[in-house]
This record gives sequence, structure tokens and C-alpha cells, in this order.
Amino acid sequence: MVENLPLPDLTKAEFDILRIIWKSGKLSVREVHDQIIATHNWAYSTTKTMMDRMAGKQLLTRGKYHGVFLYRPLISRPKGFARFIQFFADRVLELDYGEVVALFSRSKALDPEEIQELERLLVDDMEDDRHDTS
Amino acid sequence: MVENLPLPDLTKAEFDILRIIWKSGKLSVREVHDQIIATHNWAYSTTKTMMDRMAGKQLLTRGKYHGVFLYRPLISRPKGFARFIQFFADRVLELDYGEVVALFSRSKALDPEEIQELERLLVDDMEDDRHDTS
DNA sequence: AACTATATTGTTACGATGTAACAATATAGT
DNA sequence: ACTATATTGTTACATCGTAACAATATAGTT
Repeated sequence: MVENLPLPDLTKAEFDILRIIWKSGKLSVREVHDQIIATHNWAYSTTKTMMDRMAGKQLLTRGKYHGVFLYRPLISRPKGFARFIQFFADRVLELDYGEVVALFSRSKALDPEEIQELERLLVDDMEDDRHDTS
Repeated sequence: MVENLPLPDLTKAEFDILRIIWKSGKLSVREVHDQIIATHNWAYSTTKTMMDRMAGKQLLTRGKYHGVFLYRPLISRPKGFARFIQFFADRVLELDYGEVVALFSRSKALDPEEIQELERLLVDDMEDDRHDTS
């Protein structure tokens, strides 16, 4: 059986960018920026730097469409949530994964749709980790 | 009325060091290190760097006693907890302060004594923030 | 007291992250 | 074509987690 590689962390900033992109599948820096400023008081260049670094890390890919680069996620939403939560569970809060999921379910940072996904995650992702060799 | 200055953040690492020192009032790098390795797999030099930087930031002071530097906290435990929690409440989880306190109460990272303090904090510190001009 | 082993202290560094300015280039409107 | 605007590329800087390594002080042994 292949050992799970330790999931590379997803920081809050990365997670927030990813969450915006997950909803649309493909977005330009500008489009992400216009949404991210609702929660992060970033300069446009900050959003860009973030996204480019994420591309470097294989969290996103970009391809040019009609003149602009559009960025697509290279990590699924469930996997992303799992990584982000794991990060807190393990290193920050030292809580059980489930407890953190429960907490996140109450967070204003997530919309109802995402909360639903989280609930599923709590069971599914464990499964995932048991079978998935990716 | 004097506006509250934004509390400078306390990172997890800083908070963990502080928690060890709060219990004894005054500790050397060695003493902190011997305790921190239970949760952080740090080299001695890492502990030292951390503590020195914390001294630079006015989170600790150090004075030489019988040949060694002992570090004392410059921030009270309640204030420290407040800062640490605020950090998460505001920027990471986007939850209400109280919810984060509740969560932390369940964290394995805190011992019963600290949990108690947290409970008090939930009411006290709000008070504090209302009166304290520091 | 002198010497040596050990511990403490000081200095320096490096990658990642959050932050952003600024320069180069592409695109679109006139 | 030309210019205004937007998109891309490049570079930088502080902080944090991480640590090695050098300088110095302390303590234990002849």
C-alpha cells in the first residue's frame, strides 16, 4: 500500500483564492481580485503574486484564453478543504479533525453550500485517504 | 474614549512559548526548550531565536540571574490568550470571539487550568477591552 | 590557577508567506 | 497608427519557522 504523502499545507490566503475559483472553474487574476477584496484588503499585484505562486506550486494552472490568462484549480474542492482543515487540526488547534470540521461548519467564512460539502467531507474524506493513492 | 490599538498578533509558536513561561514566571532558554520539544520538534537554536525575537517585540524581557538569562513575560496570560484567539477569530476562522473560545476549550492544546482561565476570559476580557487603555 | 569540556549567547542565513511597487508588454478604443 | 488601459513579469521587503555555526562564559578537573 502506498503511503499517503503528507498533504502540503494550504494557507488561509491560498484557500480563499481557491474557494473563489472553485465556484467558477476558471478565472482571471482580475476576476479573482474583484472578489477577494471583499475579505482581503489586497492590492491587485498581491492577488497576482499569490496566484502565480500557487501556479508554481501546482495548486493552479493557467492557460491563455482570448488574450488573458485564466487560472484553473489543480486540486479538488474536497481535497482542498481537507488540506486546509488538516493544517489547523494538526498544527494550530491540536484538535481532532472532526472537531475542527464541526467548528468550520459554524464559520461565517463558509457559505451554506460549502458547509454541506464539509459535512460530507467528514466521512468521505477519511474513506478517500484510505483508498486514494494520489 | 481611547480607541483600542489593534492587538499585535501572537503566533502559535509564540503563544506556546509564552504558555510555558507563564507557568513559571521566569525561565531560561534551556528550560523552555526542554518543555517545548514535547510539542515542537525544534533545535535548541530555534527555541533561542524565537525567544530572542519575542524579547525584541516586547513579548518577553530577559535579565541575567546567576550567570544565565531568564526570560519573563511582558504580557499577561489573559491578554495573551485574548490576542491569540482574536487572531483566529478575525482572520482565520471568521467566527465570533465566543465561538473560538468555545472551540479552544476543547483543544488538546490546553490543560484544564488554562481552559478555566479561558472560560473566565470570555466575559472578563471583554470588560478589559472596554476599560483598559493600554 | 590553568585547562578543558560543556553550556550559553551572538550572528547569520534561508525558504515560505503576505505584501506590494514598478517595469514591460499586450489589448482595445479612437 | 496612436494612445490609454489592462495584463503580465520582475523584484523586493518584513516576518516567521527553522537552524547552523561561531564566540563566549561557566563549571569541573588536575
